Amino acid sequence: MPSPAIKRADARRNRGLILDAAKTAFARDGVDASLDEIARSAGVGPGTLYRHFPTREHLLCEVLHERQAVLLARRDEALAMPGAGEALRAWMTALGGYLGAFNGLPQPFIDAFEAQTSPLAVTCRTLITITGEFLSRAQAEGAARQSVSAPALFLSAVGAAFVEDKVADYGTTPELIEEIQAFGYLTGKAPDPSRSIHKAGASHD
Amino acid sequence: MPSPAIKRADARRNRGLILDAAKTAFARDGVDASLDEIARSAGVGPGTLYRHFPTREHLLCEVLHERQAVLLARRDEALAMPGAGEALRAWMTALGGYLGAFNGLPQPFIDAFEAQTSPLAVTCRTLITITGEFLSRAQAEGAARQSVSAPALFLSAVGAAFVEDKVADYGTTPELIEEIQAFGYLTGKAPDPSRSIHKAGASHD
DNA sequence: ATTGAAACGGAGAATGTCTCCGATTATATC
DNA sequence: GATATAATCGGAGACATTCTCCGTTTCAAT
Repeated sequence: MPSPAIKRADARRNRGLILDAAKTAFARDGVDASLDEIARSAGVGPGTLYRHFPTREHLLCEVLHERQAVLLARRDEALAMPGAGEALRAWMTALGGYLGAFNGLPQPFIDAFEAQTSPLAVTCRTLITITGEFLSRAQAEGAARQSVSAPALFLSAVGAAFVEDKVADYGTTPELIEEIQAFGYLTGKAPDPSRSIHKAGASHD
Repeated sequence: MPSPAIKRADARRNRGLILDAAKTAFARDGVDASLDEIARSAGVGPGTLYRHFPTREHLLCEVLHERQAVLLARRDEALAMPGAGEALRAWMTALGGYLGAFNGLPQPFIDAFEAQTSPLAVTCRTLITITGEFLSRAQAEGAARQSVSAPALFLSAVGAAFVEDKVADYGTTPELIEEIQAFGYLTGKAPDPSRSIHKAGASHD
């Protein structure tokens, strides 16, 4: 089922070999791994690689597919959680894990959105949609702040993923970065304009 | 005194021409602008550029110097603020502005820390130190959460800068990203590690 | 004006992306 | 099994970019 539309066996085999090599190379060298090198280690010519995957993004997108299955499983786990805030946080953690799959992944991911031609763009939009679902639920429960939007939250996750590769060098941890995202670095409450509109929850200290 | 140690007039002049060209190129094409193209538009050969600035980071670092003056001025403004939380937030905003000076700046910046050879590394460490000063003050006042660390906060700012170029494409704003950083996306309070930690918790059987 | 050293600049090596097209090979058909 | 044909392969090579080497030029001290 990896490539249903491909007729010839050699093409299907080569496609698989390329994907395997790419998976290894991206994991080792990050998303900027040399494509010709990937072709070489897959035992095919560069032309074969580029026929199967016209751009680096196409290849990357395919390689990410199995990671997406994991991510969606984690989404389902999160959906089963009782608290919407807890669920949102679990989803954000899962999203961070996905975006940190390969070194440098946030860059092509964020570029994808601008260029609609990229196969990553649809994935990108899907993730924003899912994020929005968790966010809406959490906002309805009062567990998430009203002024937060799904795109902004997604971008925050991308930004966190961008730096999470390097936390060790800086003597900190991914957990702390995520905690800052979730709760902020300040202790006070945000000036929340939509707060007074919806609810009468003016119960603060 | 842009180049005090340089003896010959032509060398000093060329250095200035290269810096001007680089400033323009980085502003227009981002930090990945072609160095040979910068040399060309400065009217010098590639060899001349690389003699003055052995790596892209060296060139970038020099170009950033005038931006640093602006940043330090903003730090002083922030220092004059009455509230330490307010000051910290102002500093984080200023930091975001600095890191967003050129498209793609966060990448070399974050790479600099790993590789101690980069001239950006010292800038990087300086910024972490300054961030730490604002943070400590805010924590002493109770305006910032205790578990936040200076490196983590700096990395958060870098992550935010990474995505701030793209906020428009995603239909959101830099302000919202910064607000999420400051106050979090959740409404609740963070688990505070200063209290006794309950561990070995078997959540499900 | 002479001269030694500093600086210049461009050819080119190394690396990486991506394309073109003649050679190869799988598969349907007989 | 042999043949035909169309899909697929693969690598030479065009192009871009980084960075170096070294013969030539230019400055400035005398």
